[in-house]
Amino acid sequence: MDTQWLSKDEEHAWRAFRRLLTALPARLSQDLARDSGLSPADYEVLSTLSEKPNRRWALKDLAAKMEWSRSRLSHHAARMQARGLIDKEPDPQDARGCILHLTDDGFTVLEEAAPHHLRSVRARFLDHLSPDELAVLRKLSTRIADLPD
Amino acid sequence: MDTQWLSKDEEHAWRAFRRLLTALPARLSQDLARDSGLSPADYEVLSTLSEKPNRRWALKDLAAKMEWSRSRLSHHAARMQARGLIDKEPDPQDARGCILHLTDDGFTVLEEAAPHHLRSVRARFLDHLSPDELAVLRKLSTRIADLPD
DNA sequence: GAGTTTTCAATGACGTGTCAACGAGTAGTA
DNA sequence: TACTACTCGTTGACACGTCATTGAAAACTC
Repeated sequence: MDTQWLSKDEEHAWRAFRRLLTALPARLSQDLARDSGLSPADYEVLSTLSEKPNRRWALKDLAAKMEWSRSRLSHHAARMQARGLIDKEPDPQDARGCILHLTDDGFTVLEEAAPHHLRSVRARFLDHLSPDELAVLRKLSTRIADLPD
Repeated sequence: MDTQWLSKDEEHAWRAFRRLLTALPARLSQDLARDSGLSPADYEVLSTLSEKPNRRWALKDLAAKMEWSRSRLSHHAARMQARGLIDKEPDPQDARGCILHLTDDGFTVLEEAAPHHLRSVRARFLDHLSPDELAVLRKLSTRIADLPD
């Protein structure tokens, strides 16, 4: 129905890629949950926070960096705070603002999760690509992701 | 944090591909919602149902075909039924079963959605790939999606 | 045929993401 | 200074997907 005006090649490629688009994130998510009790969203928040030397990031800046809505991050941060992975602090520069801070527990969880996650990304993805394929994929991904919304 | 044991090439490719993995489905979903008031899940159910000559499919078979859990499809079908897009009928072959049926309204919605969706897939994806890239992407997508879970 | 096991769809609880609305604080402007 | 406009994070309603459980019906086993 949705493919009647695609060429055979386009149709097959699009179908195959759609399968990848659903299967790969699902598998990585499963691995992450099983190995570390984290969701991909949890992992992204933890790892992005850990990039800052003081493990702190203003909510709005973290949201912008991750390309999340502030609402989404606010919801998610509340849940992660309840689990002790992060803290919230008032922003001294802006009374409206909110600083998110990676707790020691959160950092430990991340440290233990990272090597498993890396193995997972390799086993389910990177290990099955040739250097050429990796280069093509990177180029095309950048081009398409960089298109305007 | 999660990339310290990836080569530079792997890291860049993985980062770029991850952006694609989130950006592309989000854009297609936005287009679909704006143009037709459908979610990608709605669209998949409608278009898969429309493939059968009688527009009917047992819930368990449809779920298997789409690689959804029966629970997910049961929830989603209930919401789509409330909107008049599909019907539910008892299965004459199996009293436990349930047949999903694409209504005339649902078919009309799909018919009007399809060309918009196709344009969207082209504009946000296919139009920006060379035939070679498309071939590489298809091959690698199939290989990785076909890995065991 | 009776009893057990499996399969089917539905359901409720929960975590998640989006959207619109909100109150509070800041910035820009007259 | 006062007025306006914008930005900040939060909240509530809703759609969505997962998981575990349930009751009913089939399939299997003896």
